[in-house]
Amino acid sequence: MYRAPVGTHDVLPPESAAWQAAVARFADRARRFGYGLVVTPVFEHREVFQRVGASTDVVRKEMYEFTDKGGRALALRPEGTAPVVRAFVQHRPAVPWKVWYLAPHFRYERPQKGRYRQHWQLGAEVLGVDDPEADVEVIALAHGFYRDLGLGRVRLLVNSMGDAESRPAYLAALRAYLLDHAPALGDEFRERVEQNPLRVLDAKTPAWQAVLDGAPRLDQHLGPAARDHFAAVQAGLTALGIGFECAPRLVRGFDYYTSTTFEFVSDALDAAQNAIGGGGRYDRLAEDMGGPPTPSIGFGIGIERVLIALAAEGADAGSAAALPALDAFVVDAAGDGVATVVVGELREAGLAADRAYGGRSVKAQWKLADRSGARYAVMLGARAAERGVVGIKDLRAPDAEQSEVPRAELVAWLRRATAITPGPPTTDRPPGAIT
RNA sequence: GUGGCCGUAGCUCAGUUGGCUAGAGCGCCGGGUUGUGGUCCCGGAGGUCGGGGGUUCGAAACCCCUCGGUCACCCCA
Repeated sequence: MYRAPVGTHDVLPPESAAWQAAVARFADRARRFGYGLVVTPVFEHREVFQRVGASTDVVRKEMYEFTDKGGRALALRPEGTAPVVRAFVQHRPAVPWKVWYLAPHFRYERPQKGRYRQHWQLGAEVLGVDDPEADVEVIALAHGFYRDLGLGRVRLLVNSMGDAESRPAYLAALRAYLLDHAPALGDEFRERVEQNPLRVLDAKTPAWQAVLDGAPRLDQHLGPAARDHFAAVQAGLTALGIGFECAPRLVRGFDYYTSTTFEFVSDALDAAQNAIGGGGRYDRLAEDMGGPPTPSIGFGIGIERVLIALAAEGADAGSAAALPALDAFVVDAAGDGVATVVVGELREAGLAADRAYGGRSVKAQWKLADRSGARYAVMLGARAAERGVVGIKDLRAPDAEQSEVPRAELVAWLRRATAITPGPPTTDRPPGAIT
């Protein structure tokens, strides 16, 4: 028997309803924020991703690389920003370019809870804007998405990586400090410091942490421009009522980040994989790829982790979705082909309708109707047909009597009946939602 | 790449020092109701015991190898 490859997984109904709901809510929110959908290839030339940084684990050891029959060196998308920037540089749309995406991401690593070789990310990017308002906007977009889903135990961490003027001085100070302590902390520590001292900042090793407590702080080495930008971002978030914590050691995984970085963490998840979304500014990436200077910011959200966080909070991921079930299940006791026509009519009228196949017994069809979750069963029988009526029963009412409706009025009747049914909850602000 | 734990029916699991035809619950299919679900009753289908090799009169069980799952480390979504 074949199984999905290591680290990949299938998403099936009914669990896929939560997946679908998350995507739908993000898409709607992105639309309201003025973002258009961008769809880029699943694979790119390897160099596109190598631009995100030679010292990042994603590039060093997690790329799904392959060579095609033409000898081209390609790689499956390990992160979402590089392809979007590549598309921007290639097509040169007018700025600000505001786009969102839904895309599978690939990283060759050992799977565990909340970490997969293929996972899905929702993301948004704003290219060509250096105004801190853009930072605030994309953060608000992500923040609102979590709130839409009813996630409560989410914290927003923000930091500034500094800019071209302030970063080198800080890096020098940090490196000098860390190398002073390197002899006591071993080769791995030293290696990382030499490759990219920033990558040491978020290390979890207690011994390293102790040293880091005395390390020069990023937020105290910001130049005037970077400091003003970061202050404006914080002011904007506050104005929108979005709570956040400054996290001076938040550095994130990619080398391209500059200035603002942020991460959403779920306290309902184990600390190892508690990041349910994150991003930041990448003001020089477009230029690195051969485009014009294009200050930009964006983020990615891992759908699987969001769903795990929802489950961990005990929130009903399905209710966040509340995808409408079937309006009607048609039971065919006549076997004269009318069922095909009736189901067709209902569907064309905008109702959700289904039926059984394979000439099953009436009893079996009723069981299927019940299990389908449909609101109503529509009974087609030969005797009733002679009088021009169909039977209707409310499957959600335990003691419901079956009533009769003229065949000609079936669509109108169901439309009316389902219209008064409470629809999906309009969760403007569910209980426990993050603020 | 390293380490822990785990592989028996579609799912969750039981299976005693190695010993009858490998079981249960749920799910699925059919019947009880010759045209009526959800409750109840009856019946049925479904298993190369992850795979290969070995030990033994005899292996789901013991040994070796292998594949897979899962969790953790590094790091990330």
